[in-house]
Amino acid sequence: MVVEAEKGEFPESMIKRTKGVTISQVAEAAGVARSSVSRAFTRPDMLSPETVERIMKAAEALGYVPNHTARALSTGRHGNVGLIVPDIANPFFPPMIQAAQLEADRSDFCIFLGNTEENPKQEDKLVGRFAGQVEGLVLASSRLSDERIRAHAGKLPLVLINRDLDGIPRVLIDSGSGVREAVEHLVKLGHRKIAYVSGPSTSWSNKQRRSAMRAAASGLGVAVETVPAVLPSYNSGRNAVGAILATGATAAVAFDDLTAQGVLAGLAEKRVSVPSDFSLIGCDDVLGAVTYPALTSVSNRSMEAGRVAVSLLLDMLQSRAIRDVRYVLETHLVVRNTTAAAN
Amino acid sequence: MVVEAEKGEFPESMIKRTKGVTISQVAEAAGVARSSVSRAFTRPDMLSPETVERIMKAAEALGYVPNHTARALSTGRHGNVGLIVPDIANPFFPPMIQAAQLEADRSDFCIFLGNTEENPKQEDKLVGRFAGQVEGLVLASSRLSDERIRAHAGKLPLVLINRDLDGIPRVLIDSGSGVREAVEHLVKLGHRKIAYVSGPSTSWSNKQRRSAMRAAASGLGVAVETVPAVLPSYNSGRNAVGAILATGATAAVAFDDLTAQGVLAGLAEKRVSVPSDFSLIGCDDVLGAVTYPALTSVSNRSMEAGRVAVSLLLDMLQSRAIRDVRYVLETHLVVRNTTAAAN
DNA sequence: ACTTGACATGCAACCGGTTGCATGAAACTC
DNA sequence: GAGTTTCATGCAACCGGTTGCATGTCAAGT
Repeated sequence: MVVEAEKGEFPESMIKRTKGVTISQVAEAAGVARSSVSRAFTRPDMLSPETVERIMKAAEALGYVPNHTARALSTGRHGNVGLIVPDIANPFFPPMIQAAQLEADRSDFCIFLGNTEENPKQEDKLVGRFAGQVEGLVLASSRLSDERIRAHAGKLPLVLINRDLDGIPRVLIDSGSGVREAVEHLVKLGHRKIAYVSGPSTSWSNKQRRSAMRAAASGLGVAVETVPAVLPSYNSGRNAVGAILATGATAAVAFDDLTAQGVLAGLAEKRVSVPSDFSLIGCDDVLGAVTYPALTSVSNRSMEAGRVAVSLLLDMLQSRAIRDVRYVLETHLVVRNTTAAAN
Repeated sequence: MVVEAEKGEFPESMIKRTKGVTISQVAEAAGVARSSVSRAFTRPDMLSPETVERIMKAAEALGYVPNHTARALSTGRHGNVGLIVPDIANPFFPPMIQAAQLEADRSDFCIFLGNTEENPKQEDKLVGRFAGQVEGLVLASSRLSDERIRAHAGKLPLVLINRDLDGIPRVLIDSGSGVREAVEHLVKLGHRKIAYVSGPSTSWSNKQRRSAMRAAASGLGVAVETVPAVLPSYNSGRNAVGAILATGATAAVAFDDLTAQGVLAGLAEKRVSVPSDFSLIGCDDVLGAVTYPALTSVSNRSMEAGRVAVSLLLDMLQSRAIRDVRYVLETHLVVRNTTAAAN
């Protein structure tokens, strides 16, 4: 229920905000030209120390604060970068966002956050809306086509996370290494047929994980069956359980922890107990030990990815050059309690 | 490990972005004044339909896109709002952020996200940095003092979430109602002494929950002991377990689910089994059924809060007036498996 | 036919900074 | 002491839009 206490409109005067003190007022107060005030703030070394001090005192007294928008208009630099993620509610992203923000902050940049709801259309729209307000953009786990990404990269500095496009700076979390370890771990436990519960087909991570599965499995002489789950979510995982069991696999690796968690629930419903009857491994290790049994998973490096991506972007902005950087972060298997010997 | 493939600098020409087509170029192409181009985009009804069409065609041909910054400078409206949260990694917030974003999007507003790391200094700094780039701000679970909040509210339109300050529009998730139900539920199960594991002392929600606990308990004639946990996190909860048990309570209500999850882990370590030996209830219901045993919790309305807060803010921006709105969202107890009869 | 309006469009000032160039004074050279 | 360099500061144009007011045109009113 909702209680709304409406006490009526306030008089106009009450909402009058102190509308900005301008550079001109400071200039007049300090008895200098506007340009000197501007310089006092941006390149104080060009002015005599006494002048700078006088200006600063006047500015202080008037409560002057430089107008960001005006500055952006004349310099073309707004000190903002955008970060677009497919699903902020997916626990993979918040740490990344946090790290990105921290890194941006160190250089006095602000972050525009975009959430695409896993929808390429929405992503396109957001990029368009952000362009022109940000100096550069980080696209995390983009669901856009290569062409769209390249098109955008032509318009503003872009850094990708978990998307591997030549010529565009990118930070890749190589879950391949971790997935390989996962497969080896399962094989060592005696599993001969393993299911891979896949994620979004447009996801680079998904392609990567699936092919790492296949490669590792064929190297070890065991079989892999892919079961589609479309969206990385609890429900997708839960709905996939029927198909997983139908493959006859005794173990599964899921595209991510959320999916794995769903699978776990689905298995419990079907009275398949984990890990004694079935082994399960997640990816991204976002759930830590909170599932029951605690989920064996492939570690993620999402914080580091966020930090590095922003750092790369800021470098680009500073140097005004694109370096074809391909920054790879390796991952590892974290063994907990959802894997055991096959029976 | 990190692999960095540096392929060298690209030639300057390659990174030349198509620098904006301006209104002047469109004007020339269409054979009209700049002002007409401007009006074609902002108030087409002022122009003859043919002129509008001609301008639009020229704009299209040149790939003109209005410059957001310039527009913001002359109109004073930048179409951005800020949202500041204490901890984006706390699962309470992502759904709220998501909903806020969705609502902003409906009115073509962009969201600036700020993360304060639960640190009032950082929050102050962020507000300062955002002011001037956003038209208004939503402060969620602010850790600032009343004075600082009022000071900021004097400078730009502000909406609060989970903070109750007279005269400033606010959206409150009334966990009181849910906490009351929680206490009633525990008492009905025979518990006579209940611990409250508190959250941040500057948190409005914490004050509210604690006093709801006290009121409900004294109404029912049972005892409440408060155990401090300082930060709402897994570790805080885990570390609080000793103190909780020392109170002699047979049940506890934790400030939030994260804290509760930590308590759950701490209890397990001490071989206290839940719910047979001890009953536990969380708040915010962010973990759903993923803990083991599935956590009984007080529902949250964070999505709705995010949506409503932004909607309120946009209203303020449109009407240029402050209404003293106090929007209250009630909550309820969701019973799962961490509560049982006292023994 | 002459006034009156309504309407479409242009002109120019403005938003609040930044920056290349000009100027004038002080400091240096020989 | 005249000529040159250096340095601090001011002037004015510019960034790319928006908007109040003036102007000109054309149709309606009488």
